[in-house]
Amino acid sequence: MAPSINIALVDDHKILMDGVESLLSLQDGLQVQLKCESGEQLLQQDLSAIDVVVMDINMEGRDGIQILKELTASDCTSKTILLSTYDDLKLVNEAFESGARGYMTKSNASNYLADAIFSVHKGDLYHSPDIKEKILNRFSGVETEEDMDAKERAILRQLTAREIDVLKLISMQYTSQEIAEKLFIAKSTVDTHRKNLIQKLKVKNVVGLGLFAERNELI
Amino acid sequence: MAPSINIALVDDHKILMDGVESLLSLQDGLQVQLKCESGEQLLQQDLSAIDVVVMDINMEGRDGIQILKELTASDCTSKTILLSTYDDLKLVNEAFESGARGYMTKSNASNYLADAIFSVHKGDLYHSPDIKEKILNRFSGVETEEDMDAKERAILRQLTAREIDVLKLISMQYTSQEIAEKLFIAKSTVDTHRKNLIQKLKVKNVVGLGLFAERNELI
DNA sequence: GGTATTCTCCCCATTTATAGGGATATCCAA
DNA sequence: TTGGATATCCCTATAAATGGGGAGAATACC
Repeated sequence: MAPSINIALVDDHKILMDGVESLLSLQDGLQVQLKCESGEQLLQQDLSAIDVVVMDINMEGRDGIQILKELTASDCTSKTILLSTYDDLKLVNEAFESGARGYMTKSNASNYLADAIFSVHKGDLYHSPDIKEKILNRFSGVETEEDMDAKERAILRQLTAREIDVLKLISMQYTSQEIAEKLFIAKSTVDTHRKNLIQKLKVKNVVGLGLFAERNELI
Repeated sequence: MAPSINIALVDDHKILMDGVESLLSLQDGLQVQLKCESGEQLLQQDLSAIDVVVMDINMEGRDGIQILKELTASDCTSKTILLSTYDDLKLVNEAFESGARGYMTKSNASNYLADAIFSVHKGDLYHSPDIKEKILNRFSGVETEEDMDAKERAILRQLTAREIDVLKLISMQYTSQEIAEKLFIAKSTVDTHRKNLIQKLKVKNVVGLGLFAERNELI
């Protein structure tokens, strides 16, 4: 009989960690050896006997990805599966670039975590089913949110300093007249900037300008 | 020997629900009778045999507080404990006003959920330890960002369904005329809703409405 | 039955925003 | 020095939004 796979769990929500432990205990060949309520705690442990680390991404303090990077930088040989609430491909990408061997959404974890652990222990990379589906869909012509963000950042760089001034103030819910007074220019100038902004950012109206500013952290 | 306390679990993250079930099964006198992956599902069930409902607040679709309100409005006699990631006192307050008998943070749930269930079943109100501590410290702090967000969420719940419809469409950069056509109502009605939204959300104009919708993930 | 809420629609008046067009001055780089 | 980009300002005209007010119908609650 093959020896058990030794597992470490890392999550700042103890309830979830205990739940995962209960689930894994039902599975032959899996053995939870270590539970940590923070990434810092994990880094202080001797992981030489740990085969697979299952870690939540979203944690207080340093998050799972930061911890994983440090783990990867060290000589640790454990394989890491990251758990996340989000099926965000950008996050998935970042996870694997940071050295993850598996990425699992919480909504899939209950049914597939054991599979994932066996997979990464064999040396495979593992994506949970909903992530796999999302990756497949990305090539079916639908523009994803992440691409949008990149596009938005590109457009943002094309704006002039003055346009960004006006954009910020519009997004702070000021009228053209008020913005004119704040910037010591004519209302007509503000109108022109707004007009050009709407064109450049390909939005329909000031609401779109506000959303753009919010998403790009201008306000 | 006293009969078991019958429990219903409600959470859209199955993994967490399974974890809670595993934990509770270790405890004598507790019996998980029902598991629902949404509040809507819970409302469709016959709860006459259920003593205690343990429900996550943060769920897709209608959240735990909305569901609880409907439950309270019905003739259901089950006691409800709300589970939340946040130790937000405003949220706690809202939970109890909505008819909750217990409020439990996820970070405390692992150690105290069974206690909480026994407490509320006896007829007591239950606050998890970290909440109790925060209530004691409530006079020592400034307003945090989380409180702000909670404020917005509270306002959001005060909006009517129709107002949210209009808010979404405004935030998607449609004009009143376009919204009227989409909703098969008069432009003047849309104007009225917009007017009320600006007042309720305490913003200056449509830009503010868009920002609110974006921050609260309505779009 | 009375009260309150919500949704619906309308009136009015005023302010703002949108969408074209064009114009001038500056500054920088090809 | 010529052209391009930027910032400034103006004109006309229409569409949309804002801020008051009121009011009827349906619904639910007490």
